[in-house]
Amino acid sequence: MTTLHIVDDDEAIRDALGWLFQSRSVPVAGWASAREFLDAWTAETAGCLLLDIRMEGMSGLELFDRLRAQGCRLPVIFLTGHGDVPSAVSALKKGARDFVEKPFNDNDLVDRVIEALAFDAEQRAREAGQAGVAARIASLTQRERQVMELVVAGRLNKVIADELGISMRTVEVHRSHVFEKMRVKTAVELTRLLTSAG
Amino acid sequence: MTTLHIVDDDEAIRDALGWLFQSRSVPVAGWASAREFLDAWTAETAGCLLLDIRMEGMSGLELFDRLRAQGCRLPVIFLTGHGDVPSAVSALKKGARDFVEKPFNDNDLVDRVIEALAFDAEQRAREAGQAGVAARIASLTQRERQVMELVVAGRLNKVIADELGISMRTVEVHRSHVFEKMRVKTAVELTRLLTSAG
DNA sequence: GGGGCTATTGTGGATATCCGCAGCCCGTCT
DNA sequence: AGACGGGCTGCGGATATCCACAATAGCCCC
Repeated sequence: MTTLHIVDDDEAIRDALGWLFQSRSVPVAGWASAREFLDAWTAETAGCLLLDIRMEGMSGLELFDRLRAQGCRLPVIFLTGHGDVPSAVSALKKGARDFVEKPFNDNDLVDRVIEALAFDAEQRAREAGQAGVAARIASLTQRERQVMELVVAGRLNKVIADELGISMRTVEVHRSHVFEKMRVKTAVELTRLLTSAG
Repeated sequence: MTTLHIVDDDEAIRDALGWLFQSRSVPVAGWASAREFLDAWTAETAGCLLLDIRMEGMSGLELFDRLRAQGCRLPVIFLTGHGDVPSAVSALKKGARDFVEKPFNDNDLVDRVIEALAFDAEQRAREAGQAGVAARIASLTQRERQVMELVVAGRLNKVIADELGISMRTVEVHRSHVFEKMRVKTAVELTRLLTSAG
């Protein structure tokens, strides 16, 4: 679910933030340590992260680094009591979404969280489309993938046959299988599908 | 030229930074006020910007906003004596490249500037390619543009003829003109050209 | 009025693409 | 052994695309 995940080792703060966001209809989950969230997180975890920087054990910054290293793309908002400019700058340059100092303004923080949630939702919608394409690509045989690459590179069947050392007819067969599996009807559609998804 | 543009109303600082960067073989230009740079800047200005935040008259932040509003994409590094976290965060979120507090470490600053210069060079190379494509598109007639869009959308000539209410032969002629002017040989190449440039 | 650009259409032929029908080889799983 | 999937190939026909040659028409500019 699309949830605000609050990671802070201070229970009082988690509760206060929990109340704040629940009163604004933002679903909240609380985590008492970086480790806890790091272990619980999966690729399906949606929403955004509100991360205290200073915590017992693993710091918020370290959690952030580890999450990114594991491929987590969740938008992260740092929360800090005594933020220094260099760490804020470096966090943002590393891809954090925001950096907020305590004491914060309730409305301001809520706005930033809602922005981040919307961003995550959009990002997920984009990636969902790409994942569908990736699945179709995965269903291709190796030969079909080879042919597809050459088709998308703009080669004619004749040339493809030559490059792969097979007959034109075989290329046509693979090509048609590719179109079918990728659910397109022309090479142009295929190209759009692949270049938009990366 | 790819130059570091230093905007600071303190001549002593401009000089000091000038020496620092010239000693590292980084071409430097100094500007005594935001207004001066704002007036002198053109789309051809390459390199990066080192911007003091607190200045007489227009502040660095305001200059930044105005430049972006005018379409300037130069990477900007802010330099500030007493940076507060919120302004650093907001500058970065608005697209500034970096935010450095004085006193700064010489080597560190030089590194950041060199990074920014490299970024600008890459960005310019990308845009140069896109500009070439844009110029070719501009050389098309309206009809040719219409046909091109439908071709890139994956439509067959027959369908295009139908949608435009003209004969297939005419579509073929336009299509061939498009290929010629866009310097491609197949619809797939055209599609790649247009989807990569946006 | 003539020249140039754009848009339009036709004829006809060379290529390319799209497909169904058929058959062969090979490795895997049952 | 037999079934199945993947890869390879040939034949032939329906479509589509690519092009040279040829022509008509409106518009703008010199």
